[in-house]
Amino acid sequence: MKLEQAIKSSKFKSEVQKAGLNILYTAWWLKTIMSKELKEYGLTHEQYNVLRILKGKHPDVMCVRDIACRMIEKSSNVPRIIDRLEVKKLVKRRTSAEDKRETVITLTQAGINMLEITTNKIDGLYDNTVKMDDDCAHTLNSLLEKVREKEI
Amino acid sequence: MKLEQAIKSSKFKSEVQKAGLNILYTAWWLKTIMSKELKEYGLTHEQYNVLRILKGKHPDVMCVRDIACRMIEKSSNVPRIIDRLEVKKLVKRRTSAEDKRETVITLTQAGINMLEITTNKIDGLYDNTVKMDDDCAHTLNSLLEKVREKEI
DNA sequence: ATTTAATACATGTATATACACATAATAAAA
DNA sequence: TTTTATTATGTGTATATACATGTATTAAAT
Repeated sequence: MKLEQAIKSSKFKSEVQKAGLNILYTAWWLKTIMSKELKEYGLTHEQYNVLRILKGKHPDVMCVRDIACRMIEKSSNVPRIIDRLEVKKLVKRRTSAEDKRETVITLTQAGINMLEITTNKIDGLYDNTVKMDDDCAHTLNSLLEKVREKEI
Repeated sequence: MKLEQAIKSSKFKSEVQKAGLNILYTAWWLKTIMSKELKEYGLTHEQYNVLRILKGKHPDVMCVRDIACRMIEKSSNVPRIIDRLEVKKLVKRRTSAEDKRETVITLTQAGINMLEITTNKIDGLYDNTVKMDDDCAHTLNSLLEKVREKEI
């Protein structure tokens, strides 16, 4: 669906402001279809993100800060996302021996299994629904970096 | 900042999956800088979105459903966003005479004033921080629509 | 006309975002 | 070494997202 239909608006102050709305809408769209895939496994999009991050270092542990700085949304409250993953027994949490301020986290076997199943689901989603050739995707990546060029 | 630095990850399953993460990260980045501009006026990003939508029909009233279908994030809980705008006296709310199920909403003068100031702020943000030439923005818009091509 | 279905909105719950602040542990400074 | 500053995490609050359910009103069906 075109952006104009999606938000029922056709006049934009500029092509750049339209691009801003288009990025926000596409991100919402993407989160929605991903969450739908994850829902049957009782995972939220953010919990999945944390599991993915943990897998990157597995079987090593990661502290909360290391997870946080890898999150897509930097303002995520990682301790609380970990709380929910711990209840589901997908991760283990313990205080670090080297630095008692740190909490270190690892995937459990259940977490690894869950991640394998859900990752396949998400990969399938990209293959079927977010289909796009590599050239287009590459150009899109360059343009998104251009949007963020003037960093704060 | 490049995506790789932002999320401290350099290997992606495909250029398309990288684009997915890039869209999500750029949307978060955009929301963050916009929220910063709005904060000194006590407005959230979503409250601003509702005010903008109301302005589109002003001085006519709009019902909750009409606002909801114009929201960028379709799952927004519009009645509650209106609650907060009403407390700040930026909008007025009353039951429709034609259909008593409907609640109709309009901007107050304070709402109009607030919108003028904050819109200038956001326009300034686009001029200074999200600078991008129209050709690039146009290509970006086309590519984002391509991402969403296979609608659900 | 009465019943049934659909619609519009409000409300409730779980999770997340955004941000401030508290607490404990470590590092740095005097 | 004692004090001070910094760091890591946890906790609290307001708002938002995502979704389910309740209630009043209107429309449709019998």
